Amino acid sequence: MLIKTMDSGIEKLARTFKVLGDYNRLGIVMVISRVSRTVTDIINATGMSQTLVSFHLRALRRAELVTTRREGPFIYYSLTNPSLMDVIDNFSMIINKKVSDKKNFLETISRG
Amino acid sequence: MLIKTMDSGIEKLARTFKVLGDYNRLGIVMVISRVSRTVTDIINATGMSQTLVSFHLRALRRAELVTTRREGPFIYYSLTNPSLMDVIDNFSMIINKKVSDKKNFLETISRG
DNA sequence: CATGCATATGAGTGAATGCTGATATTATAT
DNA sequence: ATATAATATCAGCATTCACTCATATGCATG
Repeated sequence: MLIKTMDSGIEKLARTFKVLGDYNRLGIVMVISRVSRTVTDIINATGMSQTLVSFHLRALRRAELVTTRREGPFIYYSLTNPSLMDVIDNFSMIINKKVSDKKNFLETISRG
Repeated sequence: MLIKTMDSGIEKLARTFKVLGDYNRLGIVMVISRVSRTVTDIINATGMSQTLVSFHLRALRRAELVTTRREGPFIYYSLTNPSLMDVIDNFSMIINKKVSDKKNFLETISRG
């Protein structure tokens, strides 16, 4: 086991990855990435049950990845740091690199 | 079809986050990020047991985040896509508001 | 061959996680 | 005060996960 006494920030990074490492939570993050949305919005956008959405929102709140703003009976969720979506996009580009990408294609044919 | 493609990309992205969402595995990724290393190297660098390192390496292999090269009795592990470390660094900068956690980590474990 | 080193695998276990159904809370309107 | 809509929380369950111990495999050398 690694030394955990020192908070090197890696723990927090790992916790963040763990929170994002769920299909439903990642979907919620994407839904609220551009504009803040109410819980009902998220329910409709994802098709998840109200309880399940609330369950995952709590996890995202605890990880401080999202923040809330109350407006009457509605609670709007948004990314705590909007830049988060940028780095997630970067990640997606690296992980899901498509074979049909021009760059990839050129690399492939240049290898014979 | 476009939506389905995007969805499968999210699944893979979520799986990748999940694999990286473990402190020990993230540590291993950082250890091999610059140069390929043998299992023994990783054991010494992290202080984890041989079995635990092998256990996590299997998870990283299954996620295709790392690849192996055999050299006699040694097996060298390296990142399948070296760019992965760049995006992890980006992530770290956004999540923790400081730079070069990897540097701190490597310094920390080398003092062990 | 046998021995030793490097690494992987399998079974088992306790803990964490994702999910659900029921219930509670909060806000608005009648 | 009652009703209703929006959202959160709790308790329980099934599954996954991280971990360890023991054992197996592969590779080199005597």
